[in-house]
Amino acid sequence: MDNRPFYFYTYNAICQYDVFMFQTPTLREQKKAHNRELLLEATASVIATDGITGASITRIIEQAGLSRGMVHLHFVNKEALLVAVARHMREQYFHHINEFLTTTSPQPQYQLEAIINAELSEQILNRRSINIWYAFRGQCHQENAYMQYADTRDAAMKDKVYRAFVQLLNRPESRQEGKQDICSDATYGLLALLEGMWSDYFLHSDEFNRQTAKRIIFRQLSGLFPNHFDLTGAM
Amino acid sequence: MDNRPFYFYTYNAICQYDVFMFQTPTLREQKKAHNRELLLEATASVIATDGITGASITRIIEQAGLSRGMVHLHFVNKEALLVAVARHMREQYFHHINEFLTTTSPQPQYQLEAIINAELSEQILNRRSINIWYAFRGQCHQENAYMQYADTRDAAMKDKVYRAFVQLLNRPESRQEGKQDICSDATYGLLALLEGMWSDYFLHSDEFNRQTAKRIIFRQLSGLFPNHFDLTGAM
Amino acid sequence: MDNRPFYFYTYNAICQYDVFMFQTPTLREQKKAHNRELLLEATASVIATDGITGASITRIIEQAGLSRGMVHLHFVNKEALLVAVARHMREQYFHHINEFLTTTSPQPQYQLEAIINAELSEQILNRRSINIWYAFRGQCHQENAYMQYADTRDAAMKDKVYRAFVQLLNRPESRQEGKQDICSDATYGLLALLEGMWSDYFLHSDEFNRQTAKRIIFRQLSGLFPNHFDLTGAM
Amino acid sequence: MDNRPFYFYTYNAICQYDVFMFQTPTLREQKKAHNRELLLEATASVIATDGITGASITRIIEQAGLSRGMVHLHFVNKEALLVAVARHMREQYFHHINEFLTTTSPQPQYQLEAIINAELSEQILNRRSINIWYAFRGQCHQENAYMQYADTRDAAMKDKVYRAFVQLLNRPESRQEGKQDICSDATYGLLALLEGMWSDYFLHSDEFNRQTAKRIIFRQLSGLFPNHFDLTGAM
DNA sequence: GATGAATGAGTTTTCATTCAT
DNA sequence: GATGAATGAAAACTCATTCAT
Repeated sequence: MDNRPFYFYTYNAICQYDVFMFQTPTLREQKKAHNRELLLEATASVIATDGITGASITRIIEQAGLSRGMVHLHFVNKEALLVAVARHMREQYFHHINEFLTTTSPQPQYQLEAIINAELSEQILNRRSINIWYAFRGQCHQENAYMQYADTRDAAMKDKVYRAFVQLLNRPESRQEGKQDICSDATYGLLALLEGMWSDYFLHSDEFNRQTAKRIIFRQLSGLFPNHFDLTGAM
Repeated sequence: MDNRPFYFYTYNAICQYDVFMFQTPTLREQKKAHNRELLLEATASVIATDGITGASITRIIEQAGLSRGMVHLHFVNKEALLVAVARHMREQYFHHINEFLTTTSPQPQYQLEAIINAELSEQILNRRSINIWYAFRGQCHQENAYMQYADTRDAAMKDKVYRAFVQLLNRPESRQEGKQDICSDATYGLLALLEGMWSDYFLHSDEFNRQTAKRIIFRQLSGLFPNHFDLTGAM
Repeated sequence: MDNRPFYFYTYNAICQYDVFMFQTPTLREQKKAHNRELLLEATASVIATDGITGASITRIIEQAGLSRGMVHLHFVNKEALLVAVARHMREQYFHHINEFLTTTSPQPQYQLEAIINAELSEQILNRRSINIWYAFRGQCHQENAYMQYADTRDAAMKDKVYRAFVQLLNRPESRQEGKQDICSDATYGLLALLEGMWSDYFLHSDEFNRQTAKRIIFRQLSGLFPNHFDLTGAM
Repeated sequence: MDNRPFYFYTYNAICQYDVFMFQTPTLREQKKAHNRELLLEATASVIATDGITGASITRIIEQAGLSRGMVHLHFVNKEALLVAVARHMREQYFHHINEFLTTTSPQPQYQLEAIINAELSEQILNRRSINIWYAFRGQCHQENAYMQYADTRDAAMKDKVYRAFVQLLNRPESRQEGKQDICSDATYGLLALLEGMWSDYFLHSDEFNRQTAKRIIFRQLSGLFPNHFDLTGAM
């Protein structure tokens, strides 16, 4: 019934499974990845200028310079594309944060300052990004997929800030004192302040000043931890 | 089978033309105003649950129990309805703020506390309202009409808070010291914190606690103004 | 709070419920029903010439001379329109069958002949109708909505034919003899023959002859019931 | 970690160009023919479950486990593939019919019974096949290519049945008596009955019984040719 | 003032087909 | 010969808006 030689199957088995392990991405695969990237960036740009509502596929492909079917080739549908953009933005955000953290001295007060600097930096706090963040937040309702990407100051960030404050006070790292702990309050306070600065930038970007924003935050920090922060650091 | 009096049919015949001829102008106007109100509230509710994107006219009139043409009768178009809703929300917001302010002792620290209480109160900080605020903010791009209503912590509010801080320090009310003034920083800081609390409520309403939020804010205030605020006030 | 006079509500209650009982359909309602009908007929015609595959909304509205949105106004979506067409066709089919039955002498052999005449009549067996029936049958898979409308020789029809045969043989109407009963076999046989004639018409309408078809059926009937049917009746 | 011999990589490098250089022409051709067959069967299966409408290229290649371009490699386009499937089904049908005929005694009544048995057999009358036949018939409109394959009871079949009836009656084979001939009528009648049985199976496969179907047909045959058929043959 | 049938522009999505690899 | 990324025409559907009643 089947009298094909043995090596026929061997060849097929190899072709289908192992071979690709040893191959670098082909030119074709690179191109595909590039197109996907183009789509993500184009969508982000359209959202930034025209909002989620204005982000029609027509606008997106026009911006990307790609063909109509591309969206459904790389993403199942428009919704999935938008979710991918949200994730993309979040990845970029954390990438920038980490860049600031790793290029800064590891002492807690410097790490905290690095976070503040990062959040107020041109890389993170810019018209395009902030518009996109707020656009996605505006789409968050009833636990949809955006929710998990809309939050930048998430658990990991909170933990990082909290540990820094604990280290700063040279305290044993224990949360036994509960959430009423000054470190916990300082953490939530700082994150709330940063959030407020974003909001201020979003709504009044013409009046907004990064230096002033930093000073306002340092003013609060110096109130709580006068031995570790003072206004001169912010100016 | 049908023993309704003759004039009933007459009445119906009239109905087909214009029954409102027999209504007093007030009645007619009342009904109209009522319908307008229904439309505003229905739109707000739909935005709260389904977002701006989900707020189609079909959904809105379904929620309001009104007819399709109603929207264009009371508002020029859907856009105008949405802007009206934004304004409506803003009015309700300031109404609540003022309620808290006028029912509180006029001393500055109490007025500031009243603002904090108001911003964290069930009346202002609730799922429906916050969803709507963030929905509108998500639609703010390129100077459109929403922008002017999306900001709650606006110039008037800033002024109110600033004056309170000035009064608190018993300083002459002058901004000569410029924006580097501690009162100015405290003002921006407090508003940023309040903004951050809203954001925290929006993104993590299950973990959010009004009492804790207030304590966090008071912790910051007591750091800057130890003679005027302490944590006992927040607990 | 609500001080509108009593008759206000009375008026509303009347308007909303009772009034329409006494009104004949308005011109507007008539027009709407007419448009619905146009849509059904246009769809049927398009299916007849271009098949289900060719029945795009564009083709349908072009045929009906109506606007694009009409389909979704009268039917939720295209699928529902197609199902409505199937039901429509079925209704017309049974209407024609009944016309033949009621205008024919009630004796069983005449009623049976009436059914045969009806099934082979121009009203029922014509290019348009048959194409549509076969088109819908082609769409029947996995228990979808078409299934229930695709069958013309259904339970009611079977019962009608079966009763006629029973009456013909002057037998007590009982199915105790089970399905092996000659009347049951004759019923299924006749319906199968009719079905076969439709199929023959569908596939070879150029060669098909109604007279011949009738004779073929009568040939079979006269074999089973020589006392009640003979070939002269079919010629 | 990687101890595969050197020529393995060489082989891969070759793979990228044209591994088939090393395959014997027969092997290559076998594979091609196999893929073609896979495509035909996959398409048939998809049509059986999802109808012609559901038979998109995406579904077909998914079912066949082949690549997207395959369809246009083996067939000019999708339409041609569908026509090929229709022909394929028809070939299988006649193959089955002939199997029944050649394994049966050549006397006319047995040959006729063989046709009936074949048409009602599991090989020919099964969910998959019948769905496909009806799907193709549903696509027959305005003289398209399906038409010539959609008819199973075609001229050749008619001739075969007619000759059997003629032989049965021991008559000289002449059609001089025209279409009014009993043999002609019996032929059309039998084919119509078979058609009707298919239709019954298609629409009511749960109630359908092959044995009963055969009895119903034999009932009709015994009516026309009492000396050659009786019900005992069908039971 | 109120209604809701009708419109058609614009949206997302599907899909056969092409073609560089 | 085989692959699957890319294309864009055409499909179904949504929706704000209009307007006769």
